Amino acid sequence: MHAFDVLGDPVRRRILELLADGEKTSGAVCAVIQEEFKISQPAVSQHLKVLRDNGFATVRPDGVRRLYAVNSEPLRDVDAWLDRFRRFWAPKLDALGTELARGKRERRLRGHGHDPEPED
Amino acid sequence: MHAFDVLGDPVRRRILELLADGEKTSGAVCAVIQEEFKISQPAVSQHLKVLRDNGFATVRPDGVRRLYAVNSEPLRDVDAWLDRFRRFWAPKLDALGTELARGKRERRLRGHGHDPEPED
DNA sequence: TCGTAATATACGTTTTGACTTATATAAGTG
DNA sequence: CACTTATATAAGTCAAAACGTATATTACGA
Repeated sequence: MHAFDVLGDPVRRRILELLADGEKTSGAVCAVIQEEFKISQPAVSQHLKVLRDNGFATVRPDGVRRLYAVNSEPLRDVDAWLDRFRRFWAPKLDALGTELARGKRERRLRGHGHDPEPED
Repeated sequence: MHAFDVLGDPVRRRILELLADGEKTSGAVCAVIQEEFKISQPAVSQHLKVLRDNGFATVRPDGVRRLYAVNSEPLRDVDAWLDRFRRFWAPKLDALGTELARGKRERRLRGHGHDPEPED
């Protein structure tokens, strides 16, 4: 499943927003999502599974609770895919700022062990 | 339709990649997509319509041809949504580079006429 | 004006995936 | 151990959306 397919769902995007503030139990996420989207607990659990299975979230057991946290790697892939379009909205960002930010990111991606190619 | 829903489809992502290299006729896009995805001309045309209707592409008639080009605004929304996660993979980008790139972008967005808030 | 090429639309079919209800699993708690 | 709480899985239903075939539209060239 491609990163963008995962992010195609508003519930999953919202869950990621919640997790961006720090790790949360399944129950805590559930409470917010059920309130906002009026869907069942299993529905939320299924979305959490999709996020897990696709590397957007990690889980850590704490007794009977499950603590979910953001894993940013797939989001980084999305960010990388956007690179080819960035010139459309940041065409004259001067060389200093661009190269500083861009160069660093790319260097880190290459250095890191897991092949980062998002899709061809 | 949310930007991410549009990008959820691999054919549409591929079309945008093609348009990123410069405007192309429907036919030129079609040729590549049909080759790569083995779908019909109407299928491609329908994807182009989705891109049009959701502001990802603009069309310009040239005789009987239609020239498609990227319109980057929705992609910028996606980029903005990613902002809240960027700290996960660029936590210690030093102040100089970050503020240069970030500050400029935000200043430009604010300065531009159209309110930039992407979603709640 | 007739034919053809380029593109779009209509419409019915199929597939995908999000949802619900029911149930399973596992970890406290009395 | 029995009961409850937190979370996950199973299985079936339903709707959205992607696709194909057929057809419409529009511009051009003979």
